[in-house]
Amino acid sequence: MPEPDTDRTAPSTAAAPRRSDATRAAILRAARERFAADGYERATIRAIAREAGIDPSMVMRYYGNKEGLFAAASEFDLRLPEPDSLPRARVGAALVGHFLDRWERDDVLTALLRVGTTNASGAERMRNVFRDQVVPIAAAVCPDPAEAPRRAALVASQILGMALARYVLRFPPAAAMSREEVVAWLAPTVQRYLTEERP
Amino acid sequence: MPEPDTDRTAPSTAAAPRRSDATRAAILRAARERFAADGYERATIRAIAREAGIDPSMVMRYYGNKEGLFAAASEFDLRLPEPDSLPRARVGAALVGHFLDRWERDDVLTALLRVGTTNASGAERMRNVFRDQVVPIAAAVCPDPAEAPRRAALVASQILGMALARYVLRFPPAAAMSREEVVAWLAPTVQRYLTEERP
DNA sequence: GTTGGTGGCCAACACTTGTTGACAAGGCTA
DNA sequence: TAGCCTTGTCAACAAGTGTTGGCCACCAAC
Repeated sequence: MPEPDTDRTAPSTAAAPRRSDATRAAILRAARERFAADGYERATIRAIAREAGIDPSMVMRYYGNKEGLFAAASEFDLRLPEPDSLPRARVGAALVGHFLDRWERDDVLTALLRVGTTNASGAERMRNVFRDQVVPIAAAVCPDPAEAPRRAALVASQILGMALARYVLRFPPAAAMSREEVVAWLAPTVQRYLTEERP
Repeated sequence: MPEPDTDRTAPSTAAAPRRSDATRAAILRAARERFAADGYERATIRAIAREAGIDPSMVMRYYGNKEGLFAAASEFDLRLPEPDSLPRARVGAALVGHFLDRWERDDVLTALLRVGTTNASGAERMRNVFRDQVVPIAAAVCPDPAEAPRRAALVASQILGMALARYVLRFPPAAAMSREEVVAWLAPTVQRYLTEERP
């Protein structure tokens, strides 16, 4: 039965390591790079396999199909700080800075954004990251927890929008701004979305 | 020579109308719809032709190739108000409201956003709209015209981000907000990006 | 009526895509 | 040594892509 191997994505789990773990990792790395650079449709399995230095059929064996590969490659942890650990009055600056770092160090965010705009399951993956990782932060910080989803959505809109303009569409002025400048402008906005009373 | 007909996109120009103008318009309408719904790669010429009720080869005759079709279909005017006509103190609310209207009434914006994230010429089209239509508004409103591009980029980041969360990724809280609510939250942000002294 | 251009369809092209199955080499255990 | 599972390659499939050229029907002018 040519069913894909189950959950051999994370070598950190208890199961014994296999000889193929290196190949699996190479596929994932290549997949993230291609998805981030080209989006879902133009990131072909053949191109990913070529970049990983193996045969395309290996991708199918280990991840079932292209959707499965994307699901594995787009697993993502924002690594947001513990809500209690950040000073209430400076959440805005802390979050903006953190997101900029994550965005510049990890291809997966760009991949998610590119794929999310064109592909249904990419968009769903994005919604899940938002629900599971962004909303809780808002809930811990904003005055009325019932409003957390809305405030989190506002924050996400500003941060995703800046990432879009800066890293994907590459509007020259957005790309040219320094990291500090971006933080200085966006932090008050995010701060307001999170902590200020309703307008 | 099978060169595509030149600039027969706008029947409003002085040239005499042709019998094929209706077909051309139908193609453009279908193209905008497919590009907006599916992005560049998945919006196939065959699907567009089917939706327009004609043969795929007609698309080639009138627009040369797929890129040419996209170029024609993504021509876009934001129809921003004259800078002088809006009260300096309420530019924020006026702009946010205007953009929400445009976004909900015209497929082209969604098409531009979807295609811009995956396709090089889509992104370039997007940068041009930004440069030619958004920056001038900022230049007319913000205190130091030399800062106009940066301030325009900030405004664009917030507005594009909200459009992304609301219309493309469909984060539930963003999609559920009323128009007035979005304006109430975003207007102060845009106002600050445009008129406030540097942070 | 004949000519010529215009609008349209049809069938095919060369190519790429995701995906599959057969098969060979290498190591593990019995 | 024999057998089995794993890792891997190769060649092919069916479907769908953008694109092309040939052909037919109409319409106007001569």
